[in-house]
Parts: sequence; structure tokens; C-alpha cells
Amino acid sequence: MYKSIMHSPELLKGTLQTILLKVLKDHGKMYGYEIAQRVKELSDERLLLTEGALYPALHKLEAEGLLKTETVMMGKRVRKYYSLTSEGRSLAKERVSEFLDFIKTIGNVLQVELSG
Amino acid sequence: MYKSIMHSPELLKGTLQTILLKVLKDHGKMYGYEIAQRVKELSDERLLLTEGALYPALHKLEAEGLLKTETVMMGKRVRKYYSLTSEGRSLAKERVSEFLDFIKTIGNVLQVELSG
DNA sequence: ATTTATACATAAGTGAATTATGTATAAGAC
DNA sequence: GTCTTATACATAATTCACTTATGTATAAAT
Repeated sequence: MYKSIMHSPELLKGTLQTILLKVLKDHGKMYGYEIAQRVKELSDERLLLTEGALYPALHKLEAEGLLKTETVMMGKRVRKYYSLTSEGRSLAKERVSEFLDFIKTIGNVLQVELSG
Repeated sequence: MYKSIMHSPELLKGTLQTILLKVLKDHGKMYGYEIAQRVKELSDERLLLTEGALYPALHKLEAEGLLKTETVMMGKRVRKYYSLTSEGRSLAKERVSEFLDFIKTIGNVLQVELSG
């Protein structure tokens, strides 16, 4: 994935950036693989980020100045830690509130109750 | 659109089918333009379905046997009414529950409250 | 010794939607 | 009476996020 177990992978489109930003906001400095694990855990195995989605998305956010990186050698293995820049932090906030607007709007159209 | 005013049009991807099925389930036999108007109204102007998204989506659902059609001449103008088949009805139900699962899962990952 | 987990990366392909066009009738503005 | 807007359908070209597939390499587990 960013796929799977969720029956409608299409629904997930557009949420990846929001998830990356918010998870980094909540958990601080993290490396790619760690983010994937955290998301898997938080989603109760429902959201499995694949490398093909994850890494390009992180690179893009970095290129846009929303994330900053720090590469660390763990023994002989490379780890690239990502954290939010100040712009990243404010975008995280914005994206989450957009997501809440989005589900409220769709909820109205679908006429469903959105209670936790 | 299926776009616009909503700041993150990306989020909308994958919800169009669900919306079409559920709106048809709730409002019965409708034609394309009418569906677009209804969605606009239900979303308080936030979801504006464009023809380029709407008609191909309806055609696809029809081709898959989820919708049936009835073409009517209104004076000299054509109107194509769509309604759910029984498979369409059951898919509508499934899609809505998938959507609820989806927002619950994403809500957990984003650690947000989803109260109506 | 072999499989699985950790850890990164990128290229080719898909498919839903966007953007752009096209056709045509009816109503409303002025 | 003409011009604009609304009604009502349709489809082709393009975009771009994500999927699928592949590649490299170390470390742990069985």
C-alpha cells in the first residue's frame, strides 16, 4: 500500500500526506520504516504503508520544505530520520482540520452519523 | 469536480461511487444533473460534481449492473434516469459501511475525535 | 543455511479524477 | 430580440497519487 485489508483502497488516496505529517507531529523524529510500523499499529493492522508509497511521499515532503532529515548510521545500516519543519508543523494542523471538514461534508451527503 | 472549495480535492478520490450509490438509495430515481444538484445542496456547496467525473462514473456503474437506466424525453431534451439494481442497493450499503470503517481507522491514526 | 525482518530506493504501470471540449434546448435578463 | 445562464447529456486528453515490481544490503531468527 498504502493499501489493503481496507476493502476500498481508493478511499485512502489523498490521506497519506496527512497521516505522515500528523504521525511525525505526534511522535517526533522518526525514520521511514518506523513510521510504517507506527501506522500499522495505530490502525490495528488495517493500514499497511508500502515502500513504493512511503518513500516517495517522504521525499516529496522534504523537497517541499515540510520535513527535514538527519541520516544516521546504525552499525552498518542507514537510517534517515525525518522531522517536521515549522511549515510542516502548520501544514499538519491544516491537513487534519481539512480531513475533519471532509468527513463532516461527506457525512452530510451520505446522511450518516459520525460518532466515535 | 468532483472538486473544489474543499481544499484537498485529493481526499475526495474514491468517494464518488459511494456518494452516487447512497444518494440514489436515499432519493430514488434521479438523473445525472439532478444528482449533481442534490450533492451540491447536501454538501452546502462544498462538493461540486463536474460532468467529466459524474457521467463516466454513472456509465461505469451501469455497465457493472449496479444501476439501471430509463431514458425520457422532456419536450425535446433527453433525460436519463438512474436507479439502483438490487446489487447496487447492497453495494451502497457495503460502501457506506466501508466509508465509516475508513474514517474510524484514519481517525485512530490521526488521533482525532470524530463527533458529529 | 534459509527465511524473515529491517532499511533504504526508484522505475513502470494503473486508473480515478481533472481539464477541456462539444452538442443542444430552455429560461431569464435587459 | 439578443445575450447570458441554466439545463442536460457526452467523451477525449491529461495528470498524478498510488500500486506493483524490482533492486540493494544488513541483521536476526528458526
